[in-house]
Amino acid sequence: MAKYALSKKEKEFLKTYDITEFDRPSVTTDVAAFAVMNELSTEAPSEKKLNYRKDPERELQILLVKRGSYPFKGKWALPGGFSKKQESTHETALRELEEETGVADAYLRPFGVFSKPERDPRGWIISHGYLALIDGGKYRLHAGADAWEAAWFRLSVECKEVSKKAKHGMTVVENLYALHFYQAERDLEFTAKVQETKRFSELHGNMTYEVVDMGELAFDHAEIILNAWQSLRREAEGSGKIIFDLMPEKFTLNSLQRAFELVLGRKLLVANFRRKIAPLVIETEEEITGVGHRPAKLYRRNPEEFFG
Amino acid sequence: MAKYALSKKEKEFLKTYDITEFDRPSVTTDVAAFAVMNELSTEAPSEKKLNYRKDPERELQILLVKRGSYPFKGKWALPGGFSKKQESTHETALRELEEETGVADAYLRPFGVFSKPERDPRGWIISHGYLALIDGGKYRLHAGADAWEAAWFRLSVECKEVSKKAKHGMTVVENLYALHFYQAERDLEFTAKVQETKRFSELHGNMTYEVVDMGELAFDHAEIILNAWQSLRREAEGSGKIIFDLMPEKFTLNSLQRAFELVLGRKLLVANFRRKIAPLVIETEEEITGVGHRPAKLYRRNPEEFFG
DNA sequence: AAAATAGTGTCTGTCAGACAGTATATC
DNA sequence: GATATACTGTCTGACAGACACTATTTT
Repeated sequence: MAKYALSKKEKEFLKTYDITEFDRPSVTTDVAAFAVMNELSTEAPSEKKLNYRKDPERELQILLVKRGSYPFKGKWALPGGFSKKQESTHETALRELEEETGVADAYLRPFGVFSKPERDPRGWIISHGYLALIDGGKYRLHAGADAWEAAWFRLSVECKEVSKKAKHGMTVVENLYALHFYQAERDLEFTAKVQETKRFSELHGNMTYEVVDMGELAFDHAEIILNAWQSLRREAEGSGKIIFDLMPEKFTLNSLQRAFELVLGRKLLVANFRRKIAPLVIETEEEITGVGHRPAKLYRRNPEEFFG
Repeated sequence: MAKYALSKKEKEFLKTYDITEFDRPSVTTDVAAFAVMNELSTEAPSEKKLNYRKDPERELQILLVKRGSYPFKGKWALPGGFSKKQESTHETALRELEEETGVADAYLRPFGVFSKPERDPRGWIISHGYLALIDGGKYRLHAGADAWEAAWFRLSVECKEVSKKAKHGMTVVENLYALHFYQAERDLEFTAKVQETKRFSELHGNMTYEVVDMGELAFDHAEIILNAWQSLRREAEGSGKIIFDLMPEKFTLNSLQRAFELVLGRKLLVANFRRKIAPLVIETEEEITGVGHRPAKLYRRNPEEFFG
């Protein structure tokens, strides 16, 4: 902060100031860590041989932690925890993510604050949502202590409009989002549902969310995950720079395109995609090897364009 | 939240759970309320007559409150205050804004969390920044109680790059933002300075802010205001829908364009602007009157396009 | 040769920027 | 008529979507 010398009066004031006389919430950080990873094939290994040419399918995954204590013991939650004195919420997010995954240099960005009074049965707890984008090839999950387990879940999201009403110049649109989670090793699958309500008049609009079905998730984490996912997609629709953080240092344009397609939820045309991201990447001399087809050149980010 | 019935065990757990045994911060909300208003002319009234044809100039203004108590007594701060139990941070922002200005239906959106440990001399206080866009013709400042005064300040922002270094594949760019504040009735003028540091390597980038000169502002509010302003501008560069919240229900396209220009900090070409925003507005039958030139049609928002 | 991915050239329609020009109020 | 704003038509170049086409590797 700035060079601000406190005056005598201010120092006196602060001596007698007792911050604990006001109501205070607890403050947590929840990290929605996304990665794009090879599909954990459910096919028999024999079939693999048939498809030796085919590149593996990818899927969008999110990191969840099984709660080892009450409340919601046994349910799955976003990694996160209470903020400590002397750390910013950003630092809390970094610390929590590193504790769970060992990933220390992920791209982290805040996407929302969750402060509904009744969101946590333990009391008044405000959560700060952070988005983390992780290179799927690099992550390692820490060996689980007994108290908790962490696992990557495939996430796919469906949205359908359930109603649209207009009266007195006020329009209300309700969308129902179904979040499908699938964890391959445990063959664990569940769905959570969140309703999004958009209200708008001639002058103003707002959106609210309500968890309709928690699935196997704890707290209001279905709502938080949906917000994280929407935030990720919005960013990807824009410049798309955020997607690069899901990639390793060097990557093929095809793998980058697939990451885009997974997040955007639609196919892109090869030529157009390459034109669009061309200024953001630099070709290297290297190529991938050992694939059953023409090898692709490896590219890396173009830092100038990225941050200029 | 969802229909989640707590189990017996969970109820038992919660009975013995004491949330106060952990460190907790205080939580505040700070509202950066912007409006576009007619310039409070410093010219003599006689000059006005000469320019009877000219439309009044507009300026971008921000609402500040003079602190009536320590710390930073007498300094200017964003309206805001502590969150209460049983309200979300959004509700806190709404409440605080209404208390200061009487504006109850402003467009409010969160733009950041400020949680550096040393940001408030009173202790560990986390602030949630909310952007409020206010129709400049409608606001009323509540008559100031003795304890505080609220006033609109013209805000203009300058940015200059002060350094750019690259070494070990790490580039550091430093920008210095000067925030100029001017309050017409009091003829009060000051400047605050905030340094933005962008660091980026091949793989990741991040930005940090530091208040270099507080001017007459309290706390880290120079940093918060800069973030609010950047957030507003980013939104305006995008769809631009946010700008409509600075306008009354009916407006001329020219006044809308001026609001855009003020926020974007550059002139726009009339024909192009009209084409761009055409789908967002609906022409009404009304025209403005009493101007020294051809009257303009009044337009209103097109709700379908806005929120569809 | 077959399979699969890698990568390019070009047409088309849309849209933003630039600018010239016309229209209509008040004084 | 002078002044100031209101509003429109059209050229241009950039770019996104669509699609056809060529290239290169492994088995």
